[in-house]
Amino acid sequence: MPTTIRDVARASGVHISTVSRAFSAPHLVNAETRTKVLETAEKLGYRPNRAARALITGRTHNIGLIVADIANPFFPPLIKAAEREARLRDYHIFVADSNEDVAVEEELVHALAKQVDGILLVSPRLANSVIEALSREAALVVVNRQVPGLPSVVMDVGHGARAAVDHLVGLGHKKIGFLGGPRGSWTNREIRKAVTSASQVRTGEVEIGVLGPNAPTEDGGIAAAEHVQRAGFTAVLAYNDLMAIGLIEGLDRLGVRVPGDVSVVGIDDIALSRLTRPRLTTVANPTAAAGRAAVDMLLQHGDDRRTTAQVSLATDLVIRDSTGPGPQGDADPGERGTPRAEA
Amino acid sequence: MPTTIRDVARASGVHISTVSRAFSAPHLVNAETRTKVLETAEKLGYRPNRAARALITGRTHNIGLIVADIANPFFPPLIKAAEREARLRDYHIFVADSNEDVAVEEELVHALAKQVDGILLVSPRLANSVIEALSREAALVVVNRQVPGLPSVVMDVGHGARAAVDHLVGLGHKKIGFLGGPRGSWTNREIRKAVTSASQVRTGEVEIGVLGPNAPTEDGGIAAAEHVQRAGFTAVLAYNDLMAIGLIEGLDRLGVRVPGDVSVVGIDDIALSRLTRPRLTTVANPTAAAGRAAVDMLLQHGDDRRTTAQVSLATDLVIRDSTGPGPQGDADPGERGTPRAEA
DNA sequence: GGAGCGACTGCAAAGGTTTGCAGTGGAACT
DNA sequence: AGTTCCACTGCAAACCTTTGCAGTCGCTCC
Repeated sequence: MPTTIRDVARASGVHISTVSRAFSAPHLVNAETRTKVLETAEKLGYRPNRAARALITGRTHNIGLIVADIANPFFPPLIKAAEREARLRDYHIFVADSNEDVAVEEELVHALAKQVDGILLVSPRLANSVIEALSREAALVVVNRQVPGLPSVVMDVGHGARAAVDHLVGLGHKKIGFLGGPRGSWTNREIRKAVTSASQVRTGEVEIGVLGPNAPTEDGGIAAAEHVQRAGFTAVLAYNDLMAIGLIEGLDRLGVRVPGDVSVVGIDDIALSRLTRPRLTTVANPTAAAGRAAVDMLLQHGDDRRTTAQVSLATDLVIRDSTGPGPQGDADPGERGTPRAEA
Repeated sequence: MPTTIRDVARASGVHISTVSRAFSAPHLVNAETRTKVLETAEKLGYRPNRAARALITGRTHNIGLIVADIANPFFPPLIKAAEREARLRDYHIFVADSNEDVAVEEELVHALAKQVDGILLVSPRLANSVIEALSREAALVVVNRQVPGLPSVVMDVGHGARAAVDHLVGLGHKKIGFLGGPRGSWTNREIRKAVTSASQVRTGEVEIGVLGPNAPTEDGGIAAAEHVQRAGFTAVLAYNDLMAIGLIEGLDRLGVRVPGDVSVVGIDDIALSRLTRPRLTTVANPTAAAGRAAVDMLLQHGDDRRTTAQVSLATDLVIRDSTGPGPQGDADPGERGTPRAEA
């Protein structure tokens, strides 16, 4: 029923191989013949059958994209950017949701491997060794994590976290908490490393305490409010914006005001963080750029196989209303870091 | 390089057709033979090649899902639910983003048609006639819209909108505005119809004014604040939560307080609406259920072809903090409708 | 004891496309 | 004029599965 290459061939009086070449190897066919073929193809509404093409070429022109939770506001901008970038190159994207489950994550790679040219593993929680093993089954690009020997795209959260600490120290805070994320998160480790090794900490200028692990959700933030209060932090950097927002809510319930009593900084800059009250000071992650970059890497290293480049994208501190002067209340907020201003 | 059915056949000493049947028609092969085949298949890590299977059976076991904007918080829960439902039945989902562009929307259907068993068109903006034409190219299920002759899943926003009006009238509001969404939106028409034909309007008890069309975004809401103020509404129902949140922001900038001066009701109940201040009173749309139902319809009507059922899912008013007493200030908030309470 | 049946398995075609190879015709070169 | 080359096109195999048909074998039934 659907038009095939054969129909086009018959209708334009050439052999099917000529039709095939008119599409996939234009320089091998006479210009005149080619336009005629393309015209009839157009007229008949012919679209090449990708399954057949994949069968013989081994390339599906599909990409798999595996995330832990589509509904987590961190991911959609990344998915959107990746999809767009892929489609510009005539690729389509399978989106799969592991539902935060490591076993599902692994199974998804198996399931997708045969029908894609490569897979984008976003924020995977699997062990390095497992990921490495999986990479023999399908070309992988890891996003938001680094795995030895595999191409990856990460955002330099360490830098952003240090900028956040600079900002807080500049505001006069001396007792800062890091509200940690889930166990096994690469990002979480990076932030913690960056924060606990910040120069101000080493000089004893400020003290940093780590709380966690916590669920990387609003509820996780709410639940942590009590611990934050008890620990006596005057400023907190949260693993992500959702937790930061939850924390603000939780503190509010305890009668602690943000930024009056405690300053809160998030990470990610999800769309939401501009809409809450107070608007959230946060480390902006270039998720869209990461999505594009990941697709780029996957498709280019399809050719020269085994590119293991590790791309790191810059992050940026966005100062809004959830951070304010520390206990002394007289510090100059602009003295450190190179924060981005925002209207 | 990858293991094929042939490798399994050789390794287990049977013909390839037996291996094939061991997977796709178990009752046709001896139980003993079958387990042996499955075992060797497992050992060799064999996964059937979907492209080859699709080529001969004509079924790809893939589904296309086209939305206007993945990053719009309305969609991810729907996508997530659809993906899950699909995978439970061994289907995979192509997600595509039309970027609010009608032409892209149409092109995506063409592009996907050949490599999927059906397409979920979510909130399409295309003309009925075009959609109908497209349905000859691929099995379609329309979500969030009704198209004559096509299966669809909608949420009964009309009911929710009326409940919202009831709620507002119960609070003593007499001059209510509807902040309309984008031109061409089916949902928008439904809400407007429901609202302007509400019984209280017909009896002259309240007056309803329509503003719009507006961009269905936060900015659209912000921009509309001035018009709302000028029109003198004491309560506003917005096309969606994003606009409602924007409107609250815009009103705030004008010194108008919500819910003190003006009450605002959203539609959708996106995750965000629980996190803003004030928390948003809104019509909860069962987007996850809609995603599941749409996949259901698509896959079941794959068999008995041409089911054109139109499913309508119930909506629900969720009362939070963005609505309060009207000008008189003495009305009983609970007197009308059957709103859902929330902690 | 021969026919018939049932359970199982093998054979081979088919599905739409790509691609190495061979063939054609004409132009350029010797 | 004969050779070589080039641009183009046709031929047919191959990719991996599924599936209708036919074959084998051991039973049951009359």
